[in-house]
Amino acid sequence: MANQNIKPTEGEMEILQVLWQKGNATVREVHEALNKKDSGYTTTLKLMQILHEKGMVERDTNQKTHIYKAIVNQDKTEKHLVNKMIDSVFNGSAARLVMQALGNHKASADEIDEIKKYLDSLQ
Amino acid sequence: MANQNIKPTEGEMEILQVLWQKGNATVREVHEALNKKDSGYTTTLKLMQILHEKGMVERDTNQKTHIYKAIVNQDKTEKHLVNKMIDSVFNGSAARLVMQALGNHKASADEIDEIKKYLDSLQ
DNA sequence: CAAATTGTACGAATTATTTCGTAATCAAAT
DNA sequence: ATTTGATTACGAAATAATTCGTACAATTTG
Repeated sequence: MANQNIKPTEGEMEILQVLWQKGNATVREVHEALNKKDSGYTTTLKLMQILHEKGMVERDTNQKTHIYKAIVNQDKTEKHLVNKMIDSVFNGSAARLVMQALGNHKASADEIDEIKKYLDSLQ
Repeated sequence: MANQNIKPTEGEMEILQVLWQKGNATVREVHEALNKKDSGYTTTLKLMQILHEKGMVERDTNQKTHIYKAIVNQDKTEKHLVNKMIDSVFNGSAARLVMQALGNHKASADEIDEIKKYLDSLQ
């Protein structure tokens, strides 16, 4: 199994995001999905090439236009980043993060119900 | 009001963390609280000086040993970082972040109760 | 086929971040 | 008062991350 480097930078993360959502994508598709006004096509390309170097994405180079695909696991990557934040920002308290996230982004009633159900399932 | 720069780096965040917890602290106190094996005292010092330059901490230089204190708001800073993560990692869904955080760090039963209470108070 | 368009490769410049060496300063101890 | 130890200041090196210019290759269009 490839070297599952699990430390994407913020820019890399945005790209992975798109790839996870789309499954497969060309550089142009990703670039347009990101809709970055402040950086050009080659910047996106370079980042995707770096992701490839780091073994976080694979690509099909059979055609001229390469098709990229994430190979790092979305769940693992998310867990890793969340853990890092819990440690470095919330002193190890998942609960603090959760409350900050909720007080914050004003989750909808539906979302809140969903979370409650989830909490019940944990106990 | 000072220029509330609200974009601490990861290293800066660790220091703010300690300052928020302690209220006031010297460089040495912070450095020891962090217990970094891989970087020296002057690195911590430098980061704290940068935090000062950026207007995120203030310091009392009356004594030889300076006393530092965070002046950025903990809640605001946390909210900012959480928001960033919700956007860049969870596609705008606070609920996804919450579940990832809980499935993850195995919050204690007490923590879960606390979160439930909090959720009730939101509705 | 020639020109225009679209894509990737590559290297380099830029910027941000982290780290540390060293000098200067101050305080305490002898 | 001299030495010793601890501290801050400063600058520079090392590393990481982002951005882009330009060259080259392939494809499409006229």
